Amino acid sequence: MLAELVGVSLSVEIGLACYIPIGHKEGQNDDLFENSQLVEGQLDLEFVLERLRPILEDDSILKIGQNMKYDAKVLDRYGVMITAFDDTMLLSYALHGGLHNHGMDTLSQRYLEHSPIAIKTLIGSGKSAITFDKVKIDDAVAYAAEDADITLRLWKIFKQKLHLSRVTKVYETLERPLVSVLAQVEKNGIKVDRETLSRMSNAFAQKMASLEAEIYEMAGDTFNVGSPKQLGEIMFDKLGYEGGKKGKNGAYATGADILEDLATNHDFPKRVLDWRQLSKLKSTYTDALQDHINPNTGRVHTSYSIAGAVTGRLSSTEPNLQNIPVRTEDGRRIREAFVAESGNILVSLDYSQIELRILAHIAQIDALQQAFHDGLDIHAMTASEMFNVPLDEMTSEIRRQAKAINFGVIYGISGFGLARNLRIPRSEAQGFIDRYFERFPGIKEYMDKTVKFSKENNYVETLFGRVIHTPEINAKGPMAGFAKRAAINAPIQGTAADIIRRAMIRVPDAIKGMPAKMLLQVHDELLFEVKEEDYEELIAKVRSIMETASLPFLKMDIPLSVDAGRGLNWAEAH
DNA sequence: CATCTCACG
DNA sequence: ACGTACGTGAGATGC
Repeated sequence: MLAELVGVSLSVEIGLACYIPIGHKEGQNDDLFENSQLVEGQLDLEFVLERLRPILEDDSILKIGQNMKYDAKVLDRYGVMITAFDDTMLLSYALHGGLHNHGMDTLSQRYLEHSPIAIKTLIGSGKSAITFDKVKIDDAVAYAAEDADITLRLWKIFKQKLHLSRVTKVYETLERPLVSVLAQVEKNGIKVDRETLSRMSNAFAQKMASLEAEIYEMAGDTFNVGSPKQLGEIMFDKLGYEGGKKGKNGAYATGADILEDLATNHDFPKRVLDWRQLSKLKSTYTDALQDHINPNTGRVHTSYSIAGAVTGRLSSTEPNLQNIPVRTEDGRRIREAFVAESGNILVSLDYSQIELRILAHIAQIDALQQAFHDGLDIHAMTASEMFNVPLDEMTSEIRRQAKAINFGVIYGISGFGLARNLRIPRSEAQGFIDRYFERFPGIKEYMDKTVKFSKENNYVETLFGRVIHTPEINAKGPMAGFAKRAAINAPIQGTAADIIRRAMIRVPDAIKGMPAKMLLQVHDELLFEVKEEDYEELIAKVRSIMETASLPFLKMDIPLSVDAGRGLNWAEAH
């Protein structure tokens, strides 16, 4: 959203590539003055754009790039709309889902056995790093032309592989069409009110200061509350709390679960927990978010990574807008700073229990499917089945335990994990799991079948055919359990990711002509901004798209259900 | 730069 | 006997 075009590299033939320098500068900048000027001998920006435009905008000419969303966004700011493209990053992701890195350097080493010139050698790193416009043109030529050459070479390899593969449809209907959709979402951004964040920041700082005073008083000493090392020494050495456990590097563990256990007998860890929560909210959200408000738009523009998560989910960076607090009251209030433009409101639509619905579909669990058809409270239903409690006698405690089991099942349940989550003895947790599998034998069959498939094929797949490789599945030793659970979880989480991708791809057409913008995706939620008077129409249209998003490729046995909310800010809309 | 911690689905 | 719930990103600490 802020980058300026410095140059363009192109290749139409392997081993032959060029670089067009446009915006290279020389001279030093200081804090107050822009003293640098354009280097001589470059081509004029307008001249280059107007000669490239007929190619970039011609949908009968295929353009190839690595991470085309980036190029599309930059070119869009110069009024050029790129069409008809392939993306080597997304080809790699479709072909080799489950692997962790689809960056160009990794791909070049993996498939071309060639280490490209590292960007670090041109711009340095850390605080002293320079921007690319200050790189000498000769160095830029070598780096950028190589970049174009490698991309073309990778494309030839991947395109061939894709035609021989089973993931052509995934690439063409789930990955590539998302590029322009997400580019638009990122460009839209969301309005964030700096004053609201600033006020909250000050309030958090005050509360933290008073907690610190209490903490020092109780400890009989001052120390850095934010240092787990120092905190552990205070609690377990100075104050003499029982049960301090040191990790491999000799430091006491002081995570929230440990502090919560200690808090039953002591006030000190309670104060530390409160301080930690405020510290997190302040540093990560109310302070850091302000630095991400774009000076030109007054909005925050996240960047989505299409090929970042192994399961097919998106991830969100700079800033991460997929982990804005919601679970605690103090945290949730941060969403009040995410506001609608005047005359508009925010609309949130989210899938209800999508992963459990997918599990019920994949594993063919009649009781679960019936419950979703009937619109029942699925956790209460599970609890009723497992503990033989009628629905009208259900207690929140029994329901809570059943809910934890339902989540556990999606994660590839283990006695240890469930015990830790519910804070019950492991034997009791194992008893719950045994009873659950007895009542829903289809779930156990699904899990065993999935692990077996993964071991035989070294991959698992989503209902859309997204392939998620599982290279660790046949490893022996302590990692075996991780790989099994990941293999069980991947088709469920991945199918949910596929479904919302399908929905997002259909949104632009559905809201065409409406005064509405898609602003955010948070895994099972889409957030929109729309003129006040049109919100009902928007909800109807988007809900319909989301609920039918699996069609025509996938006919679900159970309905997908979408909840909607609206308000002047994200806290109200959610 | 690794580690710990914690925010989300 | 050991050590684990699945998937992410970011800030602070401390080497």
